[in-house]
Amino acid sequence: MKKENTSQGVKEIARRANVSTATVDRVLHNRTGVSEKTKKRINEIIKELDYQPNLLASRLASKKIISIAIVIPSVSEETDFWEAPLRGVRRAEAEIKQYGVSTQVFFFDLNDKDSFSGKIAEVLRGDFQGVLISPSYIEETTKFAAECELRKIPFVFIDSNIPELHSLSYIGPHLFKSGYVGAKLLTYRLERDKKILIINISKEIDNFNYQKIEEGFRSYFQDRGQSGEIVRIDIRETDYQSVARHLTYVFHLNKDIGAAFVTNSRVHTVASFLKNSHRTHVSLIGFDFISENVAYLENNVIDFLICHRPEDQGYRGIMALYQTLVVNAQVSKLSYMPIDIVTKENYEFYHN
Amino acid sequence: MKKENTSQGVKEIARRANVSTATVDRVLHNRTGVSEKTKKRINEIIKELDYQPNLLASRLASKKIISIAIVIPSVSEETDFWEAPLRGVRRAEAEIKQYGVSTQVFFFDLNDKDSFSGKIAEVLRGDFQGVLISPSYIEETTKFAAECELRKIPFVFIDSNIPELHSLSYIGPHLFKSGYVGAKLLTYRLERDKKILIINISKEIDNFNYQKIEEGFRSYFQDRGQSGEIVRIDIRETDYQSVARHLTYVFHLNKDIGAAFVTNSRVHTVASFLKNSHRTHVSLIGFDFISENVAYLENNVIDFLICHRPEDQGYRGIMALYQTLVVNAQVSKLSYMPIDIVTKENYEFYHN
DNA sequence: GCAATTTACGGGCACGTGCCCGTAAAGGTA
DNA sequence: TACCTTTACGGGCACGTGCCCGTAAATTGC
Repeated sequence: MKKENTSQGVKEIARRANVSTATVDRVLHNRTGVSEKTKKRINEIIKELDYQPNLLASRLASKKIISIAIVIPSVSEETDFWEAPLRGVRRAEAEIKQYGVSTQVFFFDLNDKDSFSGKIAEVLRGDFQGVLISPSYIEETTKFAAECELRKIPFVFIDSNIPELHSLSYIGPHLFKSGYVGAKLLTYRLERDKKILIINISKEIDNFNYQKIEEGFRSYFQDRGQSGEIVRIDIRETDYQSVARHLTYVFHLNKDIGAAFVTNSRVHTVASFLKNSHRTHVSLIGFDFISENVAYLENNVIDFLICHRPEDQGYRGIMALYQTLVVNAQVSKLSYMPIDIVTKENYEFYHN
Repeated sequence: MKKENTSQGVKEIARRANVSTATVDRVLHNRTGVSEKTKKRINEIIKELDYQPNLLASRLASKKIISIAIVIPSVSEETDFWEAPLRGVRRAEAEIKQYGVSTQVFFFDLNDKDSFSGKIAEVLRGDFQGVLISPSYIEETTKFAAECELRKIPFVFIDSNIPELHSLSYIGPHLFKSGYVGAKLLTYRLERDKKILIINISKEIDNFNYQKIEEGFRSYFQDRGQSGEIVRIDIRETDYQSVARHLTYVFHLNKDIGAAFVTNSRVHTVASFLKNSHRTHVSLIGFDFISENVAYLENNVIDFLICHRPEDQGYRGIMALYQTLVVNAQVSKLSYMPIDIVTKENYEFYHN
């Protein structure tokens, strides 16, 4: 019921080394003002005792506040996907606020590259010790990463990754495998000799993410030696009218499409089209647990949603920075999220 | 970069109330020795300031250690399922050890009611402020819960629930819906007019858990007006030989079984049987991400595993007790885990 | 009315760490 | 030698809370 009473921590080290706690403190934070000799002696004792600083006392005594910037897309009419990571960020924040961590969120417009540039510039102008960012634009992110590296500011990528940049960590899906799983699920309701349609709806052109998903998707069929015809279409406008126009055309050209795979969360737009054009026999699969999609899941228009625990991504992203900046612990560089399969039957229990 | 310098907390309350911090402290911990008048005055100020105690300082100053008992089945040769919740418990422990929380795990033998009774008696003999328990035996758990209530010790159920008892929280699956999802998945590969076999392998007789799963399973078919024949079998021995014997008999009687649904994690035993008897055309679904099952998932013998984030269950269980005992916060009484669908294609990313 | 007890409160140390400030000693410059 | 700078360290307060101990004041008993 009582804690053991052995004197602990810095004091004990100081006692053994015949120095004051201030000197030990200097060694621990490798500040100047300690002779090599005593420094070595103290370090040995630290190792010997396997000293772990008391975070409680440390954070209590310290007046430093650690600020983390979060750069993510704003919730748009098109998608409320980023609500979930934001919830995770808030949850993490509430947990570690006590330790003197504060966060500031910068929302950019996913359809506007300039707003992204603007926000990262704003972050760099501010005084942040860590950054959690969704690297939506490669070129801009690359510049940003270089600047962070220069200033020794750790940054974490969530939801999509740019492996070449030295992020502290990537937290998000394994895209290739997600596509692979999507293909597997598609085959369940797919009738023989029917065509498969891959739909990519996105304003961005350099979407290497979707490529990886598509590769995974196709590789499933290659692995099984199945080579039913796969049609693909890129749609560069995200509004319903444009999507419907393109799809009408594709379905006109290909009468025997049995299944459609949408490479991102805009599957609800396709679902809407399928429903309106009475094509609900087409098996439909897409990504992300957003309310519009869930509605069509409920309707049986969407068969499966593939999800990557967006809330957890936000939570883990902040926690990774916390581990690095406060606890001074290692974090794994690559943290792939589970590929969750959400259906009409289990969605009500899906957390986020 | 610096924390604001406004004097905070107990001191500020004391200053405003014209009393010492000790008196405020007495009110906060409603100890005796404060007149009604000042008590009221202080409470008003506390409310006004919306005072939140600083956990860091509180835990640092306090010498009290909070002990939590965990009562779960040991990992047996039959299943390593409980490894995962234990990992979650350990993870939570590591996180909150700093706050003076210690845990002690009591393993019982899932096939031995007496070992369960023995362990809960041991817990009651010890000095624990909270209990996380898998309520495997109803009668014994009921007695235990009564005793806990008497002593005002909060207890949390994980993995299975006994709703009548006043647990602080239940953390685990919604069994009915899990069965429902199982049925949905089973239909994907099921050919028309084939029979479905429900297999229940368990030594325990009063397994109301399995009943709920089976109800959910059957209700899926009822909802859809499908009434393909469903055969069920109870097997009271868990070793392979016994299971194989029973199954041989059932498959002999029913030549046209197209799918099998196992109501718990022993699906690997059935998988083994199906493989050995060259019946892998039978669609097979069961529960839990344990290594034996994953092996058969990899083999294509098991089609789907339904999982309930066992590691998370352990983690959340401890955290619920921590919230109650240390933070003094509310926790939700019912915390259903997601019904995760695990396949050959996505299992490698499943966290636990 | 006086001693004994109880009530109601304040003073102040402790928890382990961070960090400011002071200072003796060593070294450098004229 | 006198004065200044640098190095190497110790003293000690602060963070916000818990809680022991001491003590006036109020209450009780006779």
